Amino acid sequence: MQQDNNNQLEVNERAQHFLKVLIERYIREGQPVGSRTLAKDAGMDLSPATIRNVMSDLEELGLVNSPHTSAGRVPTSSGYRIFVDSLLTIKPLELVEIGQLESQLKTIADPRNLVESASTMLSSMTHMAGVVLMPRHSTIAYRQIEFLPLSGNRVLTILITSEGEVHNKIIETQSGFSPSQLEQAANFLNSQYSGKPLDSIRRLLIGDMEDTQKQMNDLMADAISIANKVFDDSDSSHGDYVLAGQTNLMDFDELSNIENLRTLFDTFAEKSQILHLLDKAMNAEGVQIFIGEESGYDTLGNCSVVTAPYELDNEVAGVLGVIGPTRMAYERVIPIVDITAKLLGSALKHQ
Amino acid sequence: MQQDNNNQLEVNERAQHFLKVLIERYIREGQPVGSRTLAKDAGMDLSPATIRNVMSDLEELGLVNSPHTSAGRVPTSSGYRIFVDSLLTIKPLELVEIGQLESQLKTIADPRNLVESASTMLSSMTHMAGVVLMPRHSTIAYRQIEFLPLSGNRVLTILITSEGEVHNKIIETQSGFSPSQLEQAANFLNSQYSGKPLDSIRRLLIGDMEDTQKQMNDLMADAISIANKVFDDSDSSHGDYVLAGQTNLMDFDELSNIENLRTLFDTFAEKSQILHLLDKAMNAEGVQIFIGEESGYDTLGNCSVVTAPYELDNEVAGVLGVIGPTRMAYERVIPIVDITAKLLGSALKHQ
DNA sequence: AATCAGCACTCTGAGAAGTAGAGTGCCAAT
DNA sequence: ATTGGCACTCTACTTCTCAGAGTGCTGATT
Repeated sequence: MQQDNNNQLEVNERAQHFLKVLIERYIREGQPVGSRTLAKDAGMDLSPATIRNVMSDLEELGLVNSPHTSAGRVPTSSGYRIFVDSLLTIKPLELVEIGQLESQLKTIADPRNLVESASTMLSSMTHMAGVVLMPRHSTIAYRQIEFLPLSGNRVLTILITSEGEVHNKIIETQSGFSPSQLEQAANFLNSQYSGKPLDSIRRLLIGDMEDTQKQMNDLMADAISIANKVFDDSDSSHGDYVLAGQTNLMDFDELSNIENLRTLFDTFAEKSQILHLLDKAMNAEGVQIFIGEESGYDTLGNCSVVTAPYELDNEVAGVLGVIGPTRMAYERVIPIVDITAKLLGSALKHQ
Repeated sequence: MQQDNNNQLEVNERAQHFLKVLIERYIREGQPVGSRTLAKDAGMDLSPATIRNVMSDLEELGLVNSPHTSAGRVPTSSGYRIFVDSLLTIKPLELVEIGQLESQLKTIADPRNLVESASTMLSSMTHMAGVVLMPRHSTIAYRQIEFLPLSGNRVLTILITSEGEVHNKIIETQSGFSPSQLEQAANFLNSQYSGKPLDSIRRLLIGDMEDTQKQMNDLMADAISIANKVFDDSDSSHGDYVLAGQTNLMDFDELSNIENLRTLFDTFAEKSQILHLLDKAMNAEGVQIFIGEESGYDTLGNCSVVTAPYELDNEVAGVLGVIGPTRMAYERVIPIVDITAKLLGSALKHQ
């Protein structure tokens, strides 16, 4: 009845159990698992021959794979998928451990440092690479701007957000401004926009630009034109992430051929792809797992990425996770990522 | 007469010539150089047997080395040393190339971006890793400080230097301050210290602390105690560097065993050792070359580091360089490092 | 005294061949 | 449905051989 059913879900319970045991074993040992071994591990008192039949079925379903005729079986991406989705037994972290992590983060005031610590924590606990997207949430607001004249027509602009983040940028203005002009412009902008959500500023500026043109107030026009430059891509600082422990990845045999490694590290340095991936993960609820090519980036060939969004004021502010070989101890990594996300969220909050 | 002279300098001219040709060949091909090959390359119409005698001498002096009995010779660190010190013929860069580089840097206003571009330039031109120490010079002065209250007793401090660099830091004060108190404190500090060299501020603060204690002015005392926290290790932002193209190093066979690579990359991530090395290089005049273990860090095992300090207002502001395998094309790398240092200096200046 | 041809010697690296071990797939028996 | 048995396959390791490259030394030549 089930023998030539295409539906992937048609994996009977016993086969699932074998798949589970096989993957657990493979994750532990890193070697293809043969029928004899599996027969013992599964603890169901079946002969290797029987196991072989089941394995054959699993292979047909694309859940396991044989590197060559006379090797054991190795899970495929789909196999891992089913494993993490429905077979995995997660073992929660010890309370003591959580306490330790929490107290580590508690002492840190600066958001940047917090993020870096979280990343390091992830990498050192999992022995893989940790990654944390810089926090950003929609309640973030414009607080204050400062202009300082530099030589020529260059102006140093400093933008401070309601969260106490500081962004600075040097812009080139069309004409020179005196210090007092700049101060007035800043005052105008501060009175006008302070408290407004940051992501709406650009829109407001464009609207106000038209209005002021009618009123022909030079000062305001200048102020807005400068502000425009500031907000031009001031968001570029958002969308950054902190990576830690990438060298840990060199220790895994399955990644440790130079070519793989090079493209992998280049991907990290490039940032855009990782950012994209993290962005996807940000909108998901809770822990998410990308296995191998599932991520959509072949440079992450035999890597998995385990992520979890972290919240701040009951709103998703960012996402963090670890990157490691597909063959990782998910049952341990998942709770680590999960708890770190929660701890980072609350550590960021209590400021 | 010269046969058992211990003095390393006692390498006769012909032997030096052979050493030069050997190293040039080895740098090009990456293979141990044998006597036959060298006989042809040297262009002196000598038989391999003669060459062998000379090689034997060079080996005794520790300038070349044989991987095994029947391989050719390979230069040692000392060999490279002599090579770069006195045998190297540097070929200057094309004027066109320099122009291109210059125009690339000219367009960039922000010092941080400039440094990053310089680093990328170095790495992409040499196909090795580029590194640039963030600029800092003694003429840098305190310009302005701002305090912004955050929740609790936490205060966001923003320090602006005369060069338009912005440093921000969150500090925790002993007691809460009102915004107006903070503003007054900032005003006091700005009136007091603006224009003073940054590296003298700490000393001034300590001196003033005693004075104010006598006068018992609360405001000033508060201001100074806050400022003390700001300057506590605000310098930590100094002493950072920007690294680019580290993955380039994966392409060199001589480095491409995973273990080497891992320790090397860890060294980069650690930063302290590289900083130390760059610090040494900063005080040197012009291009400096560290070959292999000479650097004093065995993690840089078979790497060389070529550095040059760059100036700003006729004063050394930082140092930049490239890191690559000992077997690198020095005659090309040296002028690249040299010219990049000069270009970066002038690009930083005209702000 | 410097140079060189000749020769014996050494070491590497690549290929060939053989072998033990692990594991499979299939078939016939239970 | 499960299983023991068996032929078959593939890998990984070892051993062996051999050509090639290069050296060091010696004794002859200039």
